[in-house]
Amino acid sequence: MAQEIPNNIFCQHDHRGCRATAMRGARAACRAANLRLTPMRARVLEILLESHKALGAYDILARLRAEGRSSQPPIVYRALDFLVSNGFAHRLERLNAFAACAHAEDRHQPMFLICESCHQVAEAPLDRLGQDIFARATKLGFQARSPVVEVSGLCPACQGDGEQ
Amino acid sequence: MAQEIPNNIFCQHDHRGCRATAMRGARAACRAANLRLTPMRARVLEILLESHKALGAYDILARLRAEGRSSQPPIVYRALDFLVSNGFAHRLERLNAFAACAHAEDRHQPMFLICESCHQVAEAPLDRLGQDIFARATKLGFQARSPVVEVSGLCPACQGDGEQ
DNA sequence: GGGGGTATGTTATAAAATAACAATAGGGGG
DNA sequence: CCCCCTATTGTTATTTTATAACATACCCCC
Repeated sequence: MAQEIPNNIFCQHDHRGCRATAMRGARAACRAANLRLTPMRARVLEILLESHKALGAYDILARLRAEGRSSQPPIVYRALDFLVSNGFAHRLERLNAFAACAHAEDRHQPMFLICESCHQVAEAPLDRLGQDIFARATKLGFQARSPVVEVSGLCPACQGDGEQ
Repeated sequence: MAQEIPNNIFCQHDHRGCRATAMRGARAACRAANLRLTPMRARVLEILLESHKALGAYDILARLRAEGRSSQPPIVYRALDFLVSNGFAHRLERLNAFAACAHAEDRHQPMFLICESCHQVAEAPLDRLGQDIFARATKLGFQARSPVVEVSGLCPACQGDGEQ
């Protein structure tokens, strides 16, 4: 069923398994690195994993509140800080929003494809492009640390729709 | 005096001339394209051109107010919208800030080098990297429209400073 | 079972952006 | 010249995103 486009969440896939794998991976990684995936942090990650859309911090906050946890912005931002700094989630700069990491298991530089129509976000490895960006920066005398690559456009499913 | 690193504003350069050229270019481009570079828009562009740092909308607002123009956020945002959509300025997504365009004369895809120490922002042409990003997106079935590439790091002058 | 570090809870506020509507300015056609 | 149309600027209020500062609770280790 899943199309043969690697690393692309736009295609049909077993999302339940996708979520479960990610959560298991995160738990394992935390155990290995002696990080504490507390209930709060785990819950925020689960919420991010529910879809491949990016969520604003206040969207997550609303979800937590709907679940009865009294919650305030700093709580969400702190959980997100944890998830982002340990590679379990990413911040999308163009959207001021966050998405679960699709490949937390390997250390990678991500590149994001953001569908302007359905708002899904796919993460692809930057690979050689990242090296090329570093090389270009170096040639300009700049010591690059962290590159952000975010591409807006239309995902496979939304192309041809009259831009709904 | 200016080093031989092309398209790089980090090196010493005649900034007065840099500014004047950019303003002249913008005026000419507006005349050619029948766009109105009104006093307000021109002033905002001048403010952006005063340095190669990115300015937040509210920094610009404060400048305008200091000059006696009564001004409110929408005025600044509208001027910035004009400048950005016509290629005279860019928005830096990572910084929620704006910088004058260094190469408004040619239509290009920009890449930004952001110094974490002195906060100067250099704009380099994305060139082939942009095409590579498009190609990668296409291979994943994604129809790319606008790529954002922003690299944080250290500019030539700030490397070796113990990170001040 | 007390102490120190980490995490969460709470209040308040800062920073960035936009909605909605009013007033005004410029520019072509009568 | 004047009127109308449109683009721009002005103003008020509000929304959205993010953080500062400090209190409380939790947990592991000794």
